Amino acid sequence: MPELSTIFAALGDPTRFAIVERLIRDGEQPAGELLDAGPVSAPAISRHLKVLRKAGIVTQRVDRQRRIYAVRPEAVQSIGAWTMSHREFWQGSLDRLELALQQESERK
Amino acid sequence: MPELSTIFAALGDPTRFAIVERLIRDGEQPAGELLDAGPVSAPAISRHLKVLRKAGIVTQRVDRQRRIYAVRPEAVQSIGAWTMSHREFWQGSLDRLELALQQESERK
DNA sequence: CAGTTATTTAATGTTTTTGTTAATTAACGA
DNA sequence: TCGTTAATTAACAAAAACATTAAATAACTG
Repeated sequence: MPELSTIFAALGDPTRFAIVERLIRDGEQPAGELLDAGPVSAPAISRHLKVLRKAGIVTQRVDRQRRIYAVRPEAVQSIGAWTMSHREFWQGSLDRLELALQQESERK
Repeated sequence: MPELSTIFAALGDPTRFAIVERLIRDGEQPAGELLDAGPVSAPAISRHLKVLRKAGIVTQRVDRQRRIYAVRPEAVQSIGAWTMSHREFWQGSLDRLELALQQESERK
């Protein structure tokens, strides 16, 4: 599995992020169906898919003339694992913020 | 709060990712202390911090001559929220994988 | 086989990103 | 005030990212 920063870099492009969201929401799809994921040409989509594949975010499956792409659950899970590994950091801070806001409202 | 793909793009650079991990692990730090987060010069670090600030990932606080940086918990949390919003997708798939592996081992 | 469909690769140009050194800004301390 | 410390901005160069059109590849279909 590639480095996390490689995964983040791949998702950092708006078109690629849109592709990934569509594949998660609607399930696997051929490259051609992903053309409306951004205002770009077919070759552009093709290369975005290549970046996503290199980052380990999507898989490619061949079906007749079509290449069908799907998101690898492990990729999304690895992002989740990272945020969870820092859970105490952000959760703790947000809890304190929530508490502060609550106390403030009680003073009114 | 900036777009998620902006946050991902910011974390997509290895040096910036290292900076963020250090700030989460060790807490807020002045720019100068972050020099060993990557094999780069002080101006380079300064500009990486600017990118992180624009993406809403870090805050800057002034203390005497120093600029002290810290990670915004909300930024990490927003990534966590995204992965959680797709939890059924990756968790379901991984559960099925786990089950399949388990059944396979039982057949042996 | 010829034509169509689906997708990728090639060639090319533009824009963005990233890094460096040098200069600037600003605050501290003897 | 002068020199030091801390960090940023300026100027510039190199590399990477991203887009397009044209060409290539490959499999289906009449």
